Amino acid sequence: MNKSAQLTDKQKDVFKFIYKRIKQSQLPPTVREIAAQFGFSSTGTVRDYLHALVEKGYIRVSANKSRAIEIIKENLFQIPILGRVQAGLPTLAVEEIEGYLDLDSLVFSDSNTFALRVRGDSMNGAGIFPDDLVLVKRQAVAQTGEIVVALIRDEATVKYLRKRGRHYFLEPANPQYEPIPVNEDVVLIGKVISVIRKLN
Amino acid sequence: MNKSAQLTDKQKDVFKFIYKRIKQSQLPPTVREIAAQFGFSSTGTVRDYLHALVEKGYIRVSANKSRAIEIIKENLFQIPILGRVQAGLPTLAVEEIEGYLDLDSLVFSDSNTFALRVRGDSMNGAGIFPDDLVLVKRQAVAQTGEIVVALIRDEATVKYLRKRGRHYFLEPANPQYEPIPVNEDVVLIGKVISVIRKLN
DNA sequence: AATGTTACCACCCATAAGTGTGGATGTCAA
DNA sequence: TTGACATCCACACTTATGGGTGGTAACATT
Repeated sequence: MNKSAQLTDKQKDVFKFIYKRIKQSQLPPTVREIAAQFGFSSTGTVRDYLHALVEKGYIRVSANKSRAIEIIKENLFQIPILGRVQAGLPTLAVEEIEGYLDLDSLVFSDSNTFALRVRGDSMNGAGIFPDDLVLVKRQAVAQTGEIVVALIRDEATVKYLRKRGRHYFLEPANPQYEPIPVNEDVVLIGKVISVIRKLN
Repeated sequence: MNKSAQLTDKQKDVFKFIYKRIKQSQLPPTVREIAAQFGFSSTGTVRDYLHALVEKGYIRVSANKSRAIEIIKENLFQIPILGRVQAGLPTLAVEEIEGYLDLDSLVFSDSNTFALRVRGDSMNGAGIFPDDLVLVKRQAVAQTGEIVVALIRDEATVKYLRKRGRHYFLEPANPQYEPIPVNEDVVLIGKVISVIRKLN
């Protein structure tokens, strides 16, 4: 297991294909499917590639099992988070990489997560704008201070959950709107775990 | 495809097993693995189950392909975007699904995309807060009105690119800060294509 | 000059795995 | 009581699939 082993461009292509297949279709490719993808006429070629990927610690394969390819290194397709950007682009200064944006945790979260398109500007103050997407984790309870999604008579709203005295309120982050008391008309759906805005 | 078809208890067990295997190990089981799991001595039994699950719309199988069992309904790479949320949770009303949040382009984006941790509150007005992550597509030119990342003497800032008269400015979205004229000290790095905020 | 790595090939083989045939038994509703 | 359906079986067949052997060629490193 060569730790510092880097992949060649072609090996990276093969790995990318396998990675994508596993993540997207949940069905790892067979050696022949890989061969077809890249135009290899021999399965032996693919075996060589798989062997290289195993050696370099990117995948694991089980002997004599069809499609038994596991991804070991996940980092490759994560997006580096830069804490600071320096001159000397376009190469990233590795030292500046603060971590990796793990989109897997967003994309491959369980089925209790969904995205909701935001309507209205009642949460402007929290940086949640109309047409933003909020990722919602479905749960029946939430803590005060969290941003939650609640149903008010079949209407979904995104608000802060706050407590005043003994009563709970759904509070907007825009002073133009009024807090809404939590009563039997209000059904908590879940809490907002992420905000995503796509521009352009 | 019988839509209202409900699963029997045993069929549910088989489905659960397949579901778990796909979710957990990323490797769908073979018919013989399913047989082994439930103690069936014939692969034909498994075929009957798979057939039932297909008929009832729970899975999809490809002919003559090993392990080619797909779970229907859930696209793991996409998160459903709900335009409206209705009562009757926890099942999602399919009719309300507005589309799918496609993070594929992010996960497999080329190396010219990176994430930048935002510092300071100069873009509060645009819903970009401190500690937010902005996804940046590296490019040397941008259009006015776009949110860009620029280097000002080795310091990275996120600002609007605006034009006033014949001059370009980097404009904050917070009136407490002053616009910065674009001159030779300013290097455009790229434009912001997405804003991501993780809560909790 | 020797060695190692990468990047391919053809060909073959054993077995893993999906599918087909033809049953058997039991349940439940028409 | 007929028929549809669910739940099993044995056994055979076909195809899919991983792996082996033994090459060739280019290229960089030692």
